[in-house]
Amino acid sequence: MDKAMLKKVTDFFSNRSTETIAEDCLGRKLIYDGPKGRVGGYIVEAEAYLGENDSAAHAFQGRRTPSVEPLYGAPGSVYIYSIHGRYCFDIVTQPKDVPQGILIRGLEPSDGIDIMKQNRSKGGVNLTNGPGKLMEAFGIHDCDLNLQLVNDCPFKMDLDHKRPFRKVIASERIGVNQDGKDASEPLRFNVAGNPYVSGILKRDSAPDGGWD
DNA sequence: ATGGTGATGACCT
DNA sequence: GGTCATCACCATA
Repeated sequence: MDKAMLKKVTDFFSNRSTETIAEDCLGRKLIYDGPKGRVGGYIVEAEAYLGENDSAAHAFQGRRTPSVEPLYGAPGSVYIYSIHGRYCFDIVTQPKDVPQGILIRGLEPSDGIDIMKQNRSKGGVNLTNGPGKLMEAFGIHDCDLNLQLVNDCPFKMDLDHKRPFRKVIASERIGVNQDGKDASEPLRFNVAGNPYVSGILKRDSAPDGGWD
């Protein structure tokens, strides 16, 4: 990766709050260049995890085990972890050794839709409307890309363009420990009315997906 | 032992 | 067809 791109990635994933970064990812294209070809889509849902002081974060109270180690890496690093036998995709935010990040939870497919259908043996919104689903659609079943930098590995994110949409909704994060002090913080962001937002009800999704 | 979940089948409209 | 409850998934600790 050339110097200019490294600066662009570093600037995008640090220099501002993780909440702001999570919200700024909405409407941007995320690509994965896998063995079967290029797959990807527009990010419609993302959550912020705020590190040592966030009771819902993997790095809460400075937890630092081998599996969480990628969170302590450079801004823009890939952090893949498994939960309930599924894989989830995070991008590290903030400077090295500040273990914050964002979880990508929903994508509207745009590239390699046939490949994703094949990987998922499903179609429609079920292709990518959840963190584990979108990783399966990408065909990823391991953590091999951990610690690599976005835009310098098979994961690419378009930092120059953003698809315009009408409205952001902020709400509680999904599935986090309800006993924690931060369980109810509004750190989940999604494109209002987009059908690929996880758990959205049909009656709440807009025909145009909430795009302008 | 325990999760930042997903598929399925029952029930409702 | 849509919504909800239930259960199984498997890596990590």
